[in-house]
Amino acid sequence: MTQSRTHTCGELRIGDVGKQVRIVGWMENVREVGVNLAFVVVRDFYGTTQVVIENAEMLNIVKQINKESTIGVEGVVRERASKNPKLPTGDVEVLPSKIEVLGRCRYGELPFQINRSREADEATRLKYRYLDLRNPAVKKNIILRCNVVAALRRSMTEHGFLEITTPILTASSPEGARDYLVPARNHPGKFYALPQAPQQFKQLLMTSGFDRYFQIAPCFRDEDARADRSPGEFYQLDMEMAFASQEDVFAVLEDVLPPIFAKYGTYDRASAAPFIRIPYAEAMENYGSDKPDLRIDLRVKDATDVLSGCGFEPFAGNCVKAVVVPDFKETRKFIDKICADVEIQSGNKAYWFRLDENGEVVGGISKFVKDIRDGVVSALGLKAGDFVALSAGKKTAAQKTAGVLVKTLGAAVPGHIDEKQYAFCWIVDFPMYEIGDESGEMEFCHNPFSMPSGGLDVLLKAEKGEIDPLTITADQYDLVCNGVELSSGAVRNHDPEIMVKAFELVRLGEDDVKSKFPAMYNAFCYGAPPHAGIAPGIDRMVMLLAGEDSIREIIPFPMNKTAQDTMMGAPSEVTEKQLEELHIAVTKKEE
RNA sequence: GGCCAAGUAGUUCAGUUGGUUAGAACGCCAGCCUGUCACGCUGGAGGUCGACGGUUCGAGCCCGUUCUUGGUCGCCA
Repeated sequence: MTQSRTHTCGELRIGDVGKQVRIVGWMENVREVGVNLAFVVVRDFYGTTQVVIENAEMLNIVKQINKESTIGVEGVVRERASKNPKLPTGDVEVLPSKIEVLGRCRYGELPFQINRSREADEATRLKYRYLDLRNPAVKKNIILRCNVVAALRRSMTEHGFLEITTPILTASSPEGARDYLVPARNHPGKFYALPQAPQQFKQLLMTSGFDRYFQIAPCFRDEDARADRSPGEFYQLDMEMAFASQEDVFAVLEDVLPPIFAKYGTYDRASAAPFIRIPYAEAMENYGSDKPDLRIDLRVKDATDVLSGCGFEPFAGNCVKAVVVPDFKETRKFIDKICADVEIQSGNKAYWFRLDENGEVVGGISKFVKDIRDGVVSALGLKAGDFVALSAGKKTAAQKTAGVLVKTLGAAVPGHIDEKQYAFCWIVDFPMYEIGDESGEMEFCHNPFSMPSGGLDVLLKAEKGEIDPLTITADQYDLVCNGVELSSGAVRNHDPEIMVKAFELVRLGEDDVKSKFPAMYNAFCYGAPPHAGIAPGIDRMVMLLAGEDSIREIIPFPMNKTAQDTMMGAPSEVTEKQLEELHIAVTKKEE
């Protein structure tokens, strides 16, 4: 018995008529249309081919096995009596002389119908992911992912980058997300950590003289999931360049990404270089977000001066932001739905009023706006028929809620989004420091690896009180596409002196730098090149390209929201012997 | 950890004001059908209405608790 084939299920054409062939695959469907006349659909990775059955012997073989069994079919290719123009193989069929059962499907009823698996409950799909993936509509996202990764590798290599793998078992890093820890058998009480990113290794490679590094890098973070954030693990196109500036990094990605997006994306339009640069503060002020969707034409306006004192309780003493939608024709029900959605997404309430066709203030909080109508109209530049959505709170909260309003209204109100494109932008000039919510003290805003803009001088001025440290920006940047944060990067702080100074401003010092990042600090003391890098998220990129809303659709074997793999049963209990070897005490739960 | 939503046949869903034996489509099984391709036609099997408790003469439906799943806020240097 041979398991191989002469042709795949996707390749037979009219020109193959008369050939003796063998095809193999899954028995997708059997259509019995008469006495001893049936059509069997055989599916493999490449497509489907019809097998026609015209005698009782062959029909018996087929009827004795369930759909989704694997079979091998030997026979002759024949032109179909009735062709199907919808199928690439629709002109031909195979008339079998032999049908072999290769792998029997033991179940007549499957957890879901393969070709409709996307409609099934997600928990069921994940438990039977190997069946879910048989669905060509599910499989195609994984194929897309492979193609995109291959294209990225090719392009990065062509740009002179070397792919270097870095350790998976490494040291726990004190900053950032929760680590996944791995107990060290030979070192009781000590742990490896899975890397949250190869950040320190790639910077060490720079100090070793590798000029351009990249890696399709697995990253592990023990944080809660979101629709666009897989729990546990994800992949980044991690890259770093020596003797490079922010613009050098931008130039590489502006060259690498648009062709790949145009080729593999759902839309064939992608921003051309250079991408628009938007300072962080400006993005928050005008888009209410540090990841604006530039396809939407709505903007945030400040309404604090005209509305905070209007007598509406939630506005009193607060920052008020407005999003104006001109020529608004939607219903009250529509508005209520928008406000409810925004509240769910942002955690803050949204308010509204509108100008009717005569320019009168009506609806929502109009009671409080009526008396100051003219001031509001001129401050926001309103016209009759305009709809005004509002948010209020502390500055950041009001901005963020307004940002959700922009996104929600842009998506829901016709004519405000030019959807079929990939609109990239760089968000630049992120603040270096912020006042921490919990501590109330100054902390690093993002990460301590970034170079403060202006270097040591700026830090010294802040230390002397000549400038407010909160106004210091970092040479740090995000790459954003269609409202999705694809990537964070920075020009790194490669100078031990500036590093120590940056730490001193948040009440830390040289000892802290040394103890937190010993390898990097030491390495930088031996002469480090100025360097910069970035790490676009592979999963999110593929998600954008596939036009999917859930990140799980583009991961071969995703975990569920609570970071469980129900198919493999992970996480799982282990034996007491294993735990003893790892020096982990077993505590029985008391009932 | 907080908030919101969902949980009814193998799957996707409907189920009216609380009232007889909980329905449909797809799938599954059987029969019929000689060119189907989402084949068609006839019939059939299939239900602890997530779980527990309560209200009631009576609960899929009302109330409480809880579990699971998804979304979201926190979190994600």
